[in-house]
Amino acid sequence: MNLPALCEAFVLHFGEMGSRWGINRTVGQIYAVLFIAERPLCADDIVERLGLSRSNVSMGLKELQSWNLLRRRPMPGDRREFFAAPDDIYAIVRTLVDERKKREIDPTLSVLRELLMRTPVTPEERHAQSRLKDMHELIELLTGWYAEVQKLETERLIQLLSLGSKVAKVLDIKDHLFALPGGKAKSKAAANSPGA
Amino acid sequence: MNLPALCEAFVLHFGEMGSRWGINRTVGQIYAVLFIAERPLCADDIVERLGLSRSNVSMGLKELQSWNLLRRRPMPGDRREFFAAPDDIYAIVRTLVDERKKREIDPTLSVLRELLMRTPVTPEERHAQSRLKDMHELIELLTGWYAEVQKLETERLIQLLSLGSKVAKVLDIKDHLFALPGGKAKSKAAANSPGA
DNA sequence: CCGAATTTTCGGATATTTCTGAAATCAAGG
DNA sequence: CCTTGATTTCAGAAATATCCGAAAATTCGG
Repeated sequence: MNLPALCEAFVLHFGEMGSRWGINRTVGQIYAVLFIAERPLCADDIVERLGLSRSNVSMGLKELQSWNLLRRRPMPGDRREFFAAPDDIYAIVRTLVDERKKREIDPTLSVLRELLMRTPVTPEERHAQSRLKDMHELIELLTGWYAEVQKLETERLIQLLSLGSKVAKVLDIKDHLFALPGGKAKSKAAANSPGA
Repeated sequence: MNLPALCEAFVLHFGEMGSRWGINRTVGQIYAVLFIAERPLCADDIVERLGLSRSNVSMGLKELQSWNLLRRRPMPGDRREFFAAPDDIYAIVRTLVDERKKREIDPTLSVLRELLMRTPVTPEERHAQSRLKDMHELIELLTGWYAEVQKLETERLIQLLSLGSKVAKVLDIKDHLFALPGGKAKSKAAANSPGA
């Protein structure tokens, strides 16, 4: 691996991590190299740095492109294709989450919905369906939240994340400020939470 | 596969999904079966339902236990070990996230920290370090947020998730209510160094 | 302690994934 | 069009991961 020690260590770790996610080691390494590179790289640059076969790099780049994780950066006077990782790391994470959602969560949701439509025959199936319903509701809740949060600009998002659970406190304040008449009936949901 | 059609469809899909995460297909299927089962199951029950070898199931269960995803449910008068997935699906997700964090994020953080301590020699290394710093900060932000949110009870969490980005609106209100003098200067500083 | 029931370990068979080099395809300049 | 350089495809080799059955270890009731 033809890289300074610092870079090599990062690339190796990142490849290893990648292999624990659906991404394979090589693709992870390729992305790591692009992520820390000072300038856009072409396939040959990557071959040189990682010592992989040319075709393997080509496959890896194709895979990364299919995840929308690369920016094409044509270099004037050079016919080869150059790529770079987006500068904005938040953009990278957003893309990553979007793609995983599209590939894994969405198909799961549609399977769950389909299974929930079926009429259970045995008690066993009835019980299975009720579990599936729980799962479906949870996923809907999470994806709904994510869709909302995805809309925020990065600045706002950081602000929100920094707050952490303190947001819950803000909610308390809001609850008090806008306490509604008939609050008792309304606060049925809150009945279980001692925080009320 | 010795299961009602509904269950089989779910188990197959779940196994497939599992294989896209670090979990292997079989382990995914085993968990799916346990997740929708009406009662705790022993290894033989699983062998019967999935048609796997006894030893493979044993491995799978061991793996799932190492993820803290199973509850042991001893059956009086039966020497075999019975397992069930937790009833509370929120608990399952929390455990899953915790474990992935422990296995993937935490080691990454410590690698990043180590690399950021080193003194860069070349400009190339200097640039790599600045990228690594960005990544480190982002991960810290996310894990910090998660640690906070993890503390909330499920009720509260649901409430918060349901709000989605509307929370940002609540923040606006808060900002207006407690508008600080010199707010402009302050918000600039906050953007660069959240820890200040 | 012994022995039956159960679980785990482990070597190697099987299946899957990854990787390569050669050949095919593509694209731009002459 | 043809040449040259770049990229992609593809079939099989190499490397990994998964899975099984047999044997070893463990556990618990006598």
